Amino acid sequence: MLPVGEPRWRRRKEARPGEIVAAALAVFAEKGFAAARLDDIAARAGVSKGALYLYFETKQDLFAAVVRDAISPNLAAVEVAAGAINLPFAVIIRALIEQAAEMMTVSPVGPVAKMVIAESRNFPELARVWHDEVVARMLGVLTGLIERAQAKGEVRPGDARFHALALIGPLLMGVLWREVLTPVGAAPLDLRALARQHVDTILAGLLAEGGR
Amino acid sequence: MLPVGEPRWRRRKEARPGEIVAAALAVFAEKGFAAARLDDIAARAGVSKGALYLYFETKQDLFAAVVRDAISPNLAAVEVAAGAINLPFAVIIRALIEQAAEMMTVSPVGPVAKMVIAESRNFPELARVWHDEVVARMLGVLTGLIERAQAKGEVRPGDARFHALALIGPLLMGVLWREVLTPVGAAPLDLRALARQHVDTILAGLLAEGGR
Amino acid sequence: MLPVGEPRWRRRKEARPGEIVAAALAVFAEKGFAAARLDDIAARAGVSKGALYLYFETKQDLFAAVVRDAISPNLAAVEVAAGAINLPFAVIIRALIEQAAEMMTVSPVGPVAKMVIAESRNFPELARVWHDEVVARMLGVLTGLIERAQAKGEVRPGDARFHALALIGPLLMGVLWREVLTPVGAAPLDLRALARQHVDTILAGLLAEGGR
Amino acid sequence: MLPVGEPRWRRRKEARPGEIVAAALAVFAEKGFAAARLDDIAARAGVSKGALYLYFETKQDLFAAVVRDAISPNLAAVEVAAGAINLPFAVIIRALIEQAAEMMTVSPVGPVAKMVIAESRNFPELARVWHDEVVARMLGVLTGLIERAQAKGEVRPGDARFHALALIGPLLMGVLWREVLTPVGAAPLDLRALARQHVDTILAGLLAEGGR
DNA sequence: CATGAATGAGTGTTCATTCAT
DNA sequence: GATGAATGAACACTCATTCAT
Repeated sequence: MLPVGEPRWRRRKEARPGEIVAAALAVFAEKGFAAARLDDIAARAGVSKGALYLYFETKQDLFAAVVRDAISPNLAAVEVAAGAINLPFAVIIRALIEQAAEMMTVSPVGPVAKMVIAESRNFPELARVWHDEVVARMLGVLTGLIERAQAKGEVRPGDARFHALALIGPLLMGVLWREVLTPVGAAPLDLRALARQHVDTILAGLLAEGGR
Repeated sequence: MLPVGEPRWRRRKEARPGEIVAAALAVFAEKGFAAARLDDIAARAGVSKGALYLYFETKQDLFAAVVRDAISPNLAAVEVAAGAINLPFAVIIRALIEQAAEMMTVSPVGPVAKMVIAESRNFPELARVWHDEVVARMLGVLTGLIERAQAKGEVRPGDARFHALALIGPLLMGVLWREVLTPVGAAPLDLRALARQHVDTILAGLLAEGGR
Repeated sequence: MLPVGEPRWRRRKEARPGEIVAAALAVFAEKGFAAARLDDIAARAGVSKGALYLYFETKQDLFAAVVRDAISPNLAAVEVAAGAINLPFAVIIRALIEQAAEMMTVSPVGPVAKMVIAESRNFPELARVWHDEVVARMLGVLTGLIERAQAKGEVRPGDARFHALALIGPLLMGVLWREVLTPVGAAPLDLRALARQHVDTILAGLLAEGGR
Repeated sequence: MLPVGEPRWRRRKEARPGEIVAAALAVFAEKGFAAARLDDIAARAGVSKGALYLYFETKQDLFAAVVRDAISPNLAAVEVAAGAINLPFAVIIRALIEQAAEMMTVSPVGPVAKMVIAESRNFPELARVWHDEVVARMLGVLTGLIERAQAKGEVRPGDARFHALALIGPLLMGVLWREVLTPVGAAPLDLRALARQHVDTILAGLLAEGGR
């Protein structure tokens, strides 16, 4: 069955977890948690089913690892933007939203978000992680910026959290559009273009008279 | 079993499918499709497991019925708004968004949306139904209004679909917030207040100079 | 595959648990707990594997039911003997030991004892049940008889519990001999004859000079 | 790793099998054969799982080695007693029984017996070994002594094997009591005291009138 | 119509055994 | 010799679906 001389398996302790998580991301994203079969994940990762259990205790643990791995690399971008305090509000926001659109385009944030949404009731812990480590942080940065800008009279008054959701919401909608609707025939969506246009509009609305 | 004097017609028989769908909605919404057990749905509907098969061929059929039932009553509201062509753009939009917020608050749109998102890969048919009967129609109405307003110079130029997504996105985000994050400890969200503030802001941004 | 006209299964809610427990006893006795396969038990009971779970939550529960079922019918015999207080000690003991030998010959006490011994560490609860409901009761009856006889000067002094174990021990040994050694070629053992000879000898030793 | 000045010869190499068998005894005794995990045995022996296979072909082989190792050291004691032919029967028996009680207290006969009982059906070979090398020999010695004593009129007539089982049975019962019942809360048992009292009683019963 | 006992294919998890290093 | 990563067959348990009653 195997090519002659090919080892039945390679000893790759360091690389394995990453490969498995990548395979799991693909299968979970496609099937959802419950419908994903460990057989499929193992096959896609090129290992036996038993090998999964060398690195992850249960299917849930593997799922959690997938979510965590998709989260962490994306935190930096958000945090960085928080530092640039002395730039004008509009400049920071524009950079941040476009960066977010970029990230949502190139990283598997969409599939993971879909999974978190889908499994939030069955695995509240995941939703909690997602909230604490992604949503709350991102929203914290945004509301901080907005409140500071409001204090300076740059931004119209109003609940800062609502403003933040108004900034982000269309991006989320775009991501879900791509995940859910495009595969069933809906027109594709240029997330970056959506972000650019949205930020123009919303800034036009947000910026107080004096802020323009 | 029924109290004497009960209406002659068998209320139960006609009501059964509706009761089952309602029970199924509750269980699907809570567990997701795969993790929902027909035992639980039957128990919640107060019927035997076998009875489910008198009305629905498979679990998927039942799921489809749930989605359809949750969709149809909400279509009217959208259609109505489409007719009011001669009112100013801002007035129509304000009414439409607030109506949508209301609907999202009182009807199970949230749970159903969550399910559609979750199962879109496994049951593309559902996503298609959702797209064709909900999203496309709603978006069609909105883009129509926007394009007409752009033609009149009321609304700033730009891709009408993007504008529509910018209008709706924050509402979707609010709904998902309530479905996913509030249950795990995130601050609750007043969807109507979010809608009101968002519509103010976005209209301020959308309306062209001359349109104000 | 099935004979024409034969129903695929019969509805036998009342009979099933007993049939399953009987099948389980046979398989557990033969293989031990861990090596027993539910497939085999189901096949022997003439039901599907799934049907087992209609009556027993887990393999352990089924095992516990087997032990309990083997225990309860045997309690009566012990209790009865306790009542015959006014007969001479030797008469009671003779009757009791021979009765015990009879019971050990015709009921599955041997296999069950073997199982309890084997699985005592993994399922202490079973050993506890066995102790409380079988051993302690039996020993309580015996020590009570012995102590009363000692008080009357019928039986030589000494720890009553040790005397009781000396009475029972050879029977247990005989049972285990039949379970463990006879199947691998050891000479078969007439448990009743062993009991008769043992009770003669031990009574000769136990009875005090005045008691003979 | 080893302290300087350690003997030149590799102590480990020769000791390994013994260490593994000792670890295996502990784990098998605690869990039973099927539930014992080679991982645990390896860990307890301080070697890798793979190393087990350098010394034993299969789990069964290891199990057999455990049984054999527990058996052999105990054979001597029995054989010795067989030689002391010219002492009175009572003296020999008293010594032999008390020696057996001692052995059962300090050596792992109890756990091993439990295992043999438990696995006799699945590994008849073990039961055979146990029978041939332990039970048959011990019983042979005892029945020889008894028959000789009967011939001399020292011991009452009757099946010598039954007499032997009556001598040993209570000790076996004591051992199993300690293995099975004491761990689940039954009163502890002084095996030596049980042996002393039992031998007094049974000898009183066994010894013919003239033998006293 | 309605029931619920019964089915059996499907899947997560375990663990004795192997073998490249 | 020794390691421990990897395997894969085996098994307990689940649950959508069926059908005699």
